Amino acid sequence: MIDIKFLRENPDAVKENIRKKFQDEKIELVDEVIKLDEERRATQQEADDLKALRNKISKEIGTLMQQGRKEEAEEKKKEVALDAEKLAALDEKQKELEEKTTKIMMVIPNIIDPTVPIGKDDSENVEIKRYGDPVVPDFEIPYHTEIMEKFNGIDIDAAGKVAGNGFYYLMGDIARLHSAVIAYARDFMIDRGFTYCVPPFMIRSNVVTGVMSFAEMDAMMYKIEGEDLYLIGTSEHSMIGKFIDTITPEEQLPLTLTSYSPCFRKEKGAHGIEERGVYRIHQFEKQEMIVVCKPEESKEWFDKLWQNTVDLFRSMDIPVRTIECCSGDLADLKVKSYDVEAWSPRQKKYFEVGSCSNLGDAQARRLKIRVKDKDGNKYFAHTLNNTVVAPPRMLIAFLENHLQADGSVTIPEVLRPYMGGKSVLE
RNA sequence: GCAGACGUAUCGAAGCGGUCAUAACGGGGCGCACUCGAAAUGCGUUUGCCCUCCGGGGCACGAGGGUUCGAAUCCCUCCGUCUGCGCCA
Repeated sequence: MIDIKFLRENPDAVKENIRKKFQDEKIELVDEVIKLDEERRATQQEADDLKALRNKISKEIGTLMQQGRKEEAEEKKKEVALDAEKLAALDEKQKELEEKTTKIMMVIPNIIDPTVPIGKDDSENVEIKRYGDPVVPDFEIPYHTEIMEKFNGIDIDAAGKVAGNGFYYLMGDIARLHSAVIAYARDFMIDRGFTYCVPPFMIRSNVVTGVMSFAEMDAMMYKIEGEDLYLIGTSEHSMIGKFIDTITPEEQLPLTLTSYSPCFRKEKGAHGIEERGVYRIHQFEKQEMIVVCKPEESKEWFDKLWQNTVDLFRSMDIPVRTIECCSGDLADLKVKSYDVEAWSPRQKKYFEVGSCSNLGDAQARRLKIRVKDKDGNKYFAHTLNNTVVAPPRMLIAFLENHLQADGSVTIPEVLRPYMGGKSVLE
């Protein structure tokens, strides 16, 4: 959500930004919202004037009543009554105009960073850099569920009976590996100065509507029957919700948090659950990081954030690359975004394991996350978020990259303390 | 989950239909004075949002509604906190 003042003063820049994102159908919204906003302000002025008058007369009535001049007070009451209907209509109109304006402002995309490559859709995303050699071994890499089954590490059939499609039982060493990755990722981020946090796994609807659109909510969120509660789709939701409607003293910034949570997603719509195994499921666990910082520091933090994920994967000897989302593929709230992709020697391509986003002040404006400087000036913070690791998906990369010709799986040094000292699964 | 009490500035708290919202009173913070310095003392200062013809105006007493000429104050719904009981890892 961009600043309406900015839009008022720079309509052409906003339109140009919309063009860069190939959303030309939204261009007319800019002029529309300017008009609505003008009307809104005029309406408020008129309503405020009437209220000022009413307040004045009410005070006079109070004085008259105290002096016992009842008849004069009754006369005054009639005066107020005259404008009551007009005032109610103005208030109603103002509310409507406000709602319309906000609705449009929600769909006008955030101003993208000048460095974002221009492109229509994900096919025009740009590879930034590769880390590690994408090795293709001279033996065949089976599908990840097959590797897991060799270790009696997964039972999808039973999960299907118990919970349906899109769930799994992880068992034994594979389950332990899953937990080890989470624990290791947690400590990895703590070592880098982030504050560990376990947030609520359910959130109220007002938080949900703050962090996503209705369409996104419908496609992702599970609702708890009979309660105003939703299962979180990512801990970013409850983590950023922590700061809704807050004013943080500037000296406390940056807020750097790393959170653990299970994530629940309906995965309704476009893709469904077509990917087999643990690639796309209704429930997974994730270690996440979020940062709330000063506007001038968000670019720097963006680079630090995705680098953390790259470093984490590299420390487990998994080749990765970074991909930059082009303008057309960038979600409307984002200024800039990189995906981190891990190498799949089976598919001989990279696949997404994490996503790092700089939201500028758009999310903060929407959620009223503000900062107060030493002189008492208030401004909107910048917010960023990034996946540290989501173990089910990372297990795919892990198993494929560490599978040996003899069917064993090596465990990188850094994970061994979390795996009871084991260096290999066999 | 049941019952009761409560929700007002940075904190504690008064106000219970108009004279009470830049909010009494007290504490804290900050500034100044006194002091070699500190403590103590004294003086001052300390909410946010919106509109503006920059004169000013409006809104907010947990949130949202209602009654009223007028609501922190009365009524309703919701949220939260505390206490007791119940239940539970």
